[in-house]
Amino acid sequence: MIEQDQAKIASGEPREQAQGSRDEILRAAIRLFANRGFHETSMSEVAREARVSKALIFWHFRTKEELFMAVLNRLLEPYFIDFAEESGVLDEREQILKLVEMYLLFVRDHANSVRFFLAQLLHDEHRGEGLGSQVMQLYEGYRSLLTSLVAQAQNRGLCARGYTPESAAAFLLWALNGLLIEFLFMGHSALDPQHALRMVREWLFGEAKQGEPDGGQAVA
Amino acid sequence: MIEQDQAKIASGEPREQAQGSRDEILRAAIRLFANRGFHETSMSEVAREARVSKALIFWHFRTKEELFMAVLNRLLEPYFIDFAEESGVLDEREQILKLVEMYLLFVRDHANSVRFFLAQLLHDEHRGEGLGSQVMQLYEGYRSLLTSLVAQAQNRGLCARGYTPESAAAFLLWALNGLLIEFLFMGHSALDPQHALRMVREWLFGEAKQGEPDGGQAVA
DNA sequence: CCCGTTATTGACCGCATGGTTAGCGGAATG
DNA sequence: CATTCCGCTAACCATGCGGTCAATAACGGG
Repeated sequence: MIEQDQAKIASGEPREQAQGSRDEILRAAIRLFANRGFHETSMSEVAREARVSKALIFWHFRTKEELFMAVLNRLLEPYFIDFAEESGVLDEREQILKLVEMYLLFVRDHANSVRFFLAQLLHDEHRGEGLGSQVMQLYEGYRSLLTSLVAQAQNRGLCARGYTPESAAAFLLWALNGLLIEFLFMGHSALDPQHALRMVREWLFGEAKQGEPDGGQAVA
Repeated sequence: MIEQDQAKIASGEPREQAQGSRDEILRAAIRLFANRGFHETSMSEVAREARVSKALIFWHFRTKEELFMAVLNRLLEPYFIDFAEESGVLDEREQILKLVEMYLLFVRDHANSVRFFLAQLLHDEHRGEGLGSQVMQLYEGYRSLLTSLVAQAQNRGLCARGYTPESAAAFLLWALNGLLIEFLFMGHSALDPQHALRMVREWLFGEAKQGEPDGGQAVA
């Protein structure tokens, strides 16, 4: 997004060789930033990890912050999942479950970046700015998608109407995020998506627990 | 917990004056650590914020880590809420709701410390050690309390038996933590405990939404 | 009033950090 | 073959860090 620095503007195309090292640096930086944070990672470390001289980093990126921004942008890429595809053939129930599963699988497979973003969002005054707004946008998109799916499902009688779609989606997101932080902090229960999905099915669609005779939501 | 340093051992009681400055330092450190993190906060900053010389800090606390630990211990104090009192007169249903409400109120009223702990737990290699184990212990205590309460409530027929107590408690905790991070990151919806409590009532105890004729968990 | 202990400070040290600079090898281009 | 500019590096620099130390102010007990 804020890529292409001095190389291009000086009328000369960057050679292939340069892109290689730039990439190496970025990857090293990602690795280090991701599990040590910004301030705890030194440029010398990045240089060592990328097997490159420190000066080269400053040739590619003017400052440490610029490198950091580049890392952020690259890390953010896989977050823009295109959900629309393959969702056409499923009914709302399946779509919701799929959406939930994607969330969980993503968290499980990108634990490091997620941890990184969380840390960043946490104690940075820059919230509402750059990174914060991007993540937030992503998050709100997910929420609204979920909300509308629940609304449709309710209209078709696929799921309980006890909650407004907004409440249901919010509740679902709480559960997902709670699961997320439990996973990040305790590694605990390894974030079994199947178990979580089963609970969602039970809760939202009232499906009885398998092997349990007691019908779902009986109340004394 | 690991208080009383060199002052005492040299046969002389610490004077009142010293406790004053020590406290000032601790408070400044809390403020800075809390919204800047450990590595990003320098001892000079702490000194300036506490209006005290840097050397004095090193007289009270041998190292930066020791100051940090002192901060942690002080921050952790309010976390040890004595829940036992006033829980005797309530039935399990009320106890569960009370527990949930306490969690939410605590998060709302100590947002800064919570944010601090979260950040600390996130990218610190010290997990499993000092801070991490303390917080985790607290967390597990809360979970087991919740679990046993749900079990009792189920035995007395106060709430649905669709889930095992463990699952129900876990799900509840997910929701709470999800609510927590939504609160921390988006400030969003200002963490209204009443709304959350209503959802818990509905979910766990099957209470119908007020003003809505549709009986709770109807499924098509 | 003096003395010992406590409380506090300014000046300082070694070190690692983010960042700079001068220059070098080598691929293009003429 | 000479020039030019890109990709890259070793050595360097200023700054700020965590931490130390010697000196001294303040207090309390004899």
